[in-house]
Amino acid sequence: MAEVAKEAGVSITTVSHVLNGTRHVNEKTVARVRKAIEDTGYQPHSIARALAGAPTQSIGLAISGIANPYMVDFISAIEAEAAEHDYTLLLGDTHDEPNKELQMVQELVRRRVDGLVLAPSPGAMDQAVRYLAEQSTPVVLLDRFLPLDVDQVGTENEEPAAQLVEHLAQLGHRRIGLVAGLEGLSTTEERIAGYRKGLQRGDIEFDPALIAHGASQHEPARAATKRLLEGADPPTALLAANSAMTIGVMHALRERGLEVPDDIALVAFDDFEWSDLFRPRLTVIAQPTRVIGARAVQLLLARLAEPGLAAQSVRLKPTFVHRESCGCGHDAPSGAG
Amino acid sequence: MAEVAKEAGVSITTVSHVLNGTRHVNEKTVARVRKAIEDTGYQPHSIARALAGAPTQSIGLAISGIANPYMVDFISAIEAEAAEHDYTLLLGDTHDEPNKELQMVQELVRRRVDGLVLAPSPGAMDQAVRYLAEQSTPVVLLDRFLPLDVDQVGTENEEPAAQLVEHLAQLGHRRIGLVAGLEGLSTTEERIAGYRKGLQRGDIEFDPALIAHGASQHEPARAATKRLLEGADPPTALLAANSAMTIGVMHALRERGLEVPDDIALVAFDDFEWSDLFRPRLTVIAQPTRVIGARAVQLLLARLAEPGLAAQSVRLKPTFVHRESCGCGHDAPSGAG
DNA sequence: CTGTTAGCGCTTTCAG
DNA sequence: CTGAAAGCGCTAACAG
Repeated sequence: MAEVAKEAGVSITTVSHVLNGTRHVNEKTVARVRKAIEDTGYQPHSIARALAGAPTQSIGLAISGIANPYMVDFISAIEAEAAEHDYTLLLGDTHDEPNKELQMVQELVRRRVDGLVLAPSPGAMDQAVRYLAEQSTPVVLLDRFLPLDVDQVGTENEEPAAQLVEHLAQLGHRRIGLVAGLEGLSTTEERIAGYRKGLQRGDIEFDPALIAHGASQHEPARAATKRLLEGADPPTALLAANSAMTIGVMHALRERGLEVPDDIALVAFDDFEWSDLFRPRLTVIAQPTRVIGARAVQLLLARLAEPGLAAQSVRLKPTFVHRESCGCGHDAPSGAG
Repeated sequence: MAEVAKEAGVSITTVSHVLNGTRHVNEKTVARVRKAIEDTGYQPHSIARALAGAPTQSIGLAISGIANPYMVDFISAIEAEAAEHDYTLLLGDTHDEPNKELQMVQELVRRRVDGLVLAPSPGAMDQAVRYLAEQSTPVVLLDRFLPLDVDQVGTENEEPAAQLVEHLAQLGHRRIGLVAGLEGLSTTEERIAGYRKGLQRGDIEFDPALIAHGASQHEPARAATKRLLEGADPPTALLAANSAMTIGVMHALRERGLEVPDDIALVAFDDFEWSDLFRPRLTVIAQPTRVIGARAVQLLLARLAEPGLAAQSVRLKPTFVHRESCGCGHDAPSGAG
């Protein structure tokens, strides 16, 4: 930068100002400086810039189960939206453990991200989120909601889950099992609530024995499903509460030699790119994941631009994608509700 | 840090040294400093540290198609291995475009990552990789290989692809189509070479009309497959050269009303987590993706620790996973080769 | 074994 | 419209 200044015959102050548009500079001077920047091949030093107090133009993304199919779309959408606005992404996996999450978030804050997008673990409220509040680091919550005055984006859970269950009930199922997610997650609780609501609408009594705890993950869901199937009076239909668990459920079903939908019906939360193509074709609730991800960074950037903004809680509507795993029997048009 | 120094009654130099273990410090002093660090709740300022010349403890990951199922495992494995060694990940999508990639890489270098893992696009050699060489920023290439003296990790492609085709030939297929990846990628070229080798072994003449160009992506693969199927004397068996394209191929097959393996056989490069569970059960070559990702950061860290190391080119062996989409007809044990 | 001090490359008052 | 200079919080000679 000193080099540029010398080359252009100005002070580094002026170079800084033309670089950042921080104050008015004479047109000709600007031109000279720009040329000098070209000629010297100057590259701004983001570290120094950050140390001197400028924003880092980076945002942190702390999320659990990076490899989970249902998180991947978020990451991708968030990266795209961030890149669009010239922000760089720092990525970390929280593994949905409050301590790891806190460490991750602290690390991100130490690295002076301008703000971060967080899929809060159960317990985040007392750890990571509290910490962020203390640091007054802007954050937007992704996927899971917290009863806080903080920006948050996710999907609706209760009513869609209810619809899934209601559909099953209408098909005559009375024993409908739920493979539920990690306890303490708003998504988990809301989907359970939706499950119960759907039961009610179908005039089915709630049986706690029909809820299996799949911890939002593949392997626990497999084990939980097996237990469910081994019970007395096992379910004739299943709702898997997210995509990772759907894989686990299918696994358990296969081990028991059960075919979908002939032997057991299956519906799920979260869609797969390939759901249309492979059998059984899953009837699911599809989240607008890319929109949610994009929206998260938009909220964050809005807050960075104007810190005083009122916190927003955004619920996006998912889509009921009716396919064949519910066992409808009729040729359900794909993509229809 | 000044606060810690005062609290402990030492200079900030000493604080720095106990923090980094950069030189010997009296045991008692160390204890006092540590206590002061506790008491003050001191958090190291990584930006300042970096500006003063210390490494940033961060690595950049520049990769294409973040949402692609076959890249996700890499990201996840790399994040895990990086976190394991207390490195933070900066993530960016190159979209397999040399210019975007160069920009991405420059950005990462400006942010002073200690090194980076790059899945080089076609053209990377003349842009991003050349740039990195000029900056002498350590890099390890992931997935795709380049004829350069640089660390690189990926899988074997030629022989496995040949095996897939050979298997098809043994089943009696004479018209075997290939949905090939993005041109200019080593993986693409090697898999094409393997395809031809497999043809030879099956004593089948190579017909260029049977190669469709799927650009390594879902949608182009779909279109390419459709063209392939519409040709005169269409293929009776298909090899999809990566997982994203497998989805595209399935899509095209579905549009034509073709069932796998009854109407057409299908084998593919890359496995899916759910391949065992959904029909058709895909016969594939499964890469050890997590190992590859972990290995990439290990190579990088080794080089950071000892810059003089000779560059390594590591080829990991994939697994032939024999399932049903090849149309074998016999009950192939899953996971067997 | 410990402290003093000169930067790292930038932003931003303050002064002109 | 422009410049001088004081940091930002740390690391690493250099000096003792």
